[in-house]
Amino acid sequence: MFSSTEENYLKAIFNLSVRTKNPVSTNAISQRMNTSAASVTDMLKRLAEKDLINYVKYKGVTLTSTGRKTATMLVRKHRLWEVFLVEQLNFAWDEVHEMAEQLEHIQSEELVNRLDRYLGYPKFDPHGDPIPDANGQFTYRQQVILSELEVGEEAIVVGVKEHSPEFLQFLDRLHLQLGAQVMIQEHFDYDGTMRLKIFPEGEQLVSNKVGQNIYVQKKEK
Amino acid sequence: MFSSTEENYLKAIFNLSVRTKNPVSTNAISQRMNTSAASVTDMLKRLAEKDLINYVKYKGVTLTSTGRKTATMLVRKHRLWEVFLVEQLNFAWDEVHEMAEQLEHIQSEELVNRLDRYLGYPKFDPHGDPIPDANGQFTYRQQVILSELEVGEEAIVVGVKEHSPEFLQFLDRLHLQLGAQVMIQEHFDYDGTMRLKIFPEGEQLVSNKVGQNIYVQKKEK
DNA sequence: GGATTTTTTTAGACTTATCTAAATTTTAAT
DNA sequence: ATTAAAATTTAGATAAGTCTAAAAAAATCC
Ligand SMILES: [Mn+2]
Ligand SMILES: [Mn+2]
Ligand SMILES: [Mn+2]
Ligand SMILES: [Mn+2]
Repeated sequence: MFSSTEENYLKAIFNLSVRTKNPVSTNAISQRMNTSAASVTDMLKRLAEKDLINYVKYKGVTLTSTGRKTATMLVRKHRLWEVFLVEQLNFAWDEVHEMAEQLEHIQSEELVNRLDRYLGYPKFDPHGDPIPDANGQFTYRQQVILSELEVGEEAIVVGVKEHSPEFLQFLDRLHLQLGAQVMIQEHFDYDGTMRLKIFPEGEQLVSNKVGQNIYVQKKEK
Repeated sequence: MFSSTEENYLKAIFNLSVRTKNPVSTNAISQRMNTSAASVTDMLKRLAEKDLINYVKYKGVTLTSTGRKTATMLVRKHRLWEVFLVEQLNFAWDEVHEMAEQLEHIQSEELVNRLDRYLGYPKFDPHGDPIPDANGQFTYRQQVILSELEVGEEAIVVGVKEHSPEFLQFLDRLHLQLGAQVMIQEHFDYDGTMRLKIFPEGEQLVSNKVGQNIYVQKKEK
């Protein structure tokens, strides 16, 4: 239906507009995709021609419903393949993104739906990101940034904001994988460093930068 | 490393030269790939430039060792993915080829090797075609064309020569899937039609065309 | 509000992969 | 050994996707 290149642009626009629904700028796409702004402008014209985006010269773009649907299905495929790679083929969570970038372009709705069933209809991928279902519905979850917790609060690690292998490997070292139970023991105002208890046993100093990139779910008290 | 297009040409050349080791003609590739002979000539020059084929103007091409290695790994990926789709995702053997055509271009040696292990190192794909191992070694098998059997001989269906969905679905109807045990009951010289016993119970008339496209392994008597 | 900086678009060029039509080479036939 | 037919290559075009440099529009700054 659409080329891999077109799909990648749609996905970039989707991810750039997923929280704010403001129009996405040419430069934002250009940076995200490591392509020149000129190339982006070219592509935006073509995507608009195909009714995948609403494009107003100099004003940025928004996805049409077709465009959003296509991007959502791409995200679905990407995340389901990541689950497959981690759960079935035992890859580590920092190794799967590049492969999923390729696998997400495999065209077969039947394939992705069967994969979904095979995996037991997972709701979240190995990085804690929600997997849209066959109708494009995301599962929402009550979550906050680890850094925002108060001293004494307990929580469970449910996701990451950064996806770089370096960050993920660092989290492995800190034993802060998904599912880890933590309690804030101390909060240093100097630079935002936190002292964490990691259950059942373990304690770590965690920098503000790390704390800012982890999503947690607060534990009921 | 190489584009999907380049890989598809290498695979076509490989398949066209796998039995005869004669050079492959421009026209043969052109027909196999549904592209004009002019386009093929263009690509052959580029593949020769990259040392993937030996190309002599007007004389056809052969694969270099790099070219053959690349093509073999493509065949490996294609067939392993077909096994995955059939054995794990329960697709029928006539449904998987197009998906495998896409999946074979996913680039990750680690992925294909893990898939191989995950599937239990299968030696043959759902159509009975041999799957090269990580070193590119194919498993050979004693096999003959069904039509060549004599009356009274028993055999097991182990592969197909044709891969079209129509043919494969027809074989399903005839209960002539892989593993089926057959015995030749009668051979009509008029047009080569055969009367088969299909164990444990069942009997079918099978046209010469069908018989020519089925590989069987003779049973020891 | 006019000048300056930033953002975006346009112009022109390049690469890959494809096509049709024409020219050339090889093969087959008389 | 010519000649006709078939196969192959060359020439010239086109579309997708990319780039750099220059022009135009929008945003920012006294
Ligand atoms: Mn990813
Ligand atoms: Mn992910
Ligand atoms: Mn196949
Ligand atoms: Mn096959």
